[in-house]
Amino acid sequence: MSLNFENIDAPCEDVKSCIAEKFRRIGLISNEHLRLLAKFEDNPAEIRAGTEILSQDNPTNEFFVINKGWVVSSMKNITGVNTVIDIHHPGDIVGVSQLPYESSPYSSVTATNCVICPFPRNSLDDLLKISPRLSGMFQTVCMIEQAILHDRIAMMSASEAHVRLCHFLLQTFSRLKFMNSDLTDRFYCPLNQRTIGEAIGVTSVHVSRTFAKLAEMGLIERNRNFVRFVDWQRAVKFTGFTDRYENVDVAWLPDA
Amino acid sequence: MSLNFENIDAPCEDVKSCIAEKFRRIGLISNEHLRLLAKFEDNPAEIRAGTEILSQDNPTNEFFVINKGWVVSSMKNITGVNTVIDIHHPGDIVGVSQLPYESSPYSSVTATNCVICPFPRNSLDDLLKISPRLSGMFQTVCMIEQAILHDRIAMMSASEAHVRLCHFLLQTFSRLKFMNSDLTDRFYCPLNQRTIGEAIGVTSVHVSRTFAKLAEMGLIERNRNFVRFVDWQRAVKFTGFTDRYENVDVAWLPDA
DNA sequence: CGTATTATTGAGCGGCGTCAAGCACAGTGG
DNA sequence: CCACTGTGCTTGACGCCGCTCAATAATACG
Repeated sequence: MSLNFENIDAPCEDVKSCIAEKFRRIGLISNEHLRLLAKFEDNPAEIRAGTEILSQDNPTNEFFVINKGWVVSSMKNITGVNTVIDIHHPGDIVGVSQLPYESSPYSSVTATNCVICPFPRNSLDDLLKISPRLSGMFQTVCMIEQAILHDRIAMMSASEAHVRLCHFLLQTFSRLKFMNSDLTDRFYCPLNQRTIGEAIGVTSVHVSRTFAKLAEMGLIERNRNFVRFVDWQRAVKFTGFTDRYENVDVAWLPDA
Repeated sequence: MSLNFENIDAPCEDVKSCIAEKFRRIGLISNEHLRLLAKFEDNPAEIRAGTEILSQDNPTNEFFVINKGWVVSSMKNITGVNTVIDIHHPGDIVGVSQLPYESSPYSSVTATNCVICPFPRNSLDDLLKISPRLSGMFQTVCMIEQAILHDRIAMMSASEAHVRLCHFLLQTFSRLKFMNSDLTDRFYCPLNQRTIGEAIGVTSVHVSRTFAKLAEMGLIERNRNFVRFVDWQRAVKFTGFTDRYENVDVAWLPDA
């Protein structure tokens, strides 16, 4: 199989602030607020793939906005099994759900070389103080995240491996596409099959078999770390996927 | 086996507002803010068990504070399988994660006779406008929810049925206990085994076997719908359970 | 080019689903 | 007081999806 994939892992274009860009794509936001959001990315740092930026059960006072690259958050359970909780892309904030806890419930590791922007806990209460609207938008972003978690739970509990994998790929792609409209039907997935397995709840061995099955079924094509959706609509119907970044309603937000 | 269980399904004591009580238990909050929160419960309504108060894929502009009883939220997937997304108790808000969407991603059904207090979407932006601190506390509650979802995903993907069930029981109990300090080691569980199965991702048949196994292992005792933890500490270690309502840190919140 | 990591493929097995029958209990009506 | 009915729980038989163990191939990297 010789597909012609160019590298389309384009990060958030060289805009100054990815988080501002993300908020802008979610709903109406003033230029002033965009400038305030951009401050979260005042201290960019280049980080190697495989670096742990948050450590499970260890205290932190730092959060991170991702500017470039992929970050994987996972929890190790009592039997030593790792589970991927979330995958973060440019514009995402890593560590938000750790906000009410002194120690992080999970670890976050860079899956690729990244540019990340650490900021202190206090900055978040600044955000709350700026305006009710911005505060509500922050809330909205968290609720979108939560809807995605709900979908994942529904998948985990009630589907076979090939449905889960396909859903995971759709999910991942649509998150990338939200920030990068250039994407059409294919993307670069830097995650290895062990990590994908930890995300969908199967072993790496079975991920391999399952990828083969999806290809056989004519839903995807693979080449190295590239994945292409052969028939997006069919895949969506097959898995019951809903894009939680679409049809976001921010009309309820306060005006200022 | 003849255990002597009295009915200890005490709801939020006849305090006017369960949600105010919940926030009070999470962190320092002024009396003025408590009064404002209490307004969410201005319109209590008695509802029969089995009533659908939110319907998947249907638009709503109403949210609900639970004053008494249990509410179960679940999603039906493409193959018709139902999955329990969340279980709500007195003081919880049903529908928060539906906030950014016109149509609800899930259905919510009363599992017992309930007292619930509907309120309109607008009330939530009022909450954001009252004060950054209150807004942050609301955020905190959502993040606790999120941490619990993370735990559930970790359980679903990487544990056998008996570990999942035990974890689910610990989880449920600790949520009840948070609002009802009288609870010691047992609680009334109004959910049938089909619903429990939908929550932990196994069939009702297997829930039955798994309950039997946990009893055999000496971790729990059962009598009708009552569950008693024989050895809480052992159960906690066995499942790696963390109580996300404990050690909540609200020090980062703005002062007002 | 040598070594480490990752992906593929096969064989065997076990946990859990499915199907189905039997039991316990509550509510209803005679 | 007892048949009738419905709902939920229990238990057995059997099969399949996905795990484990293990060997080999492919790829990345120094």
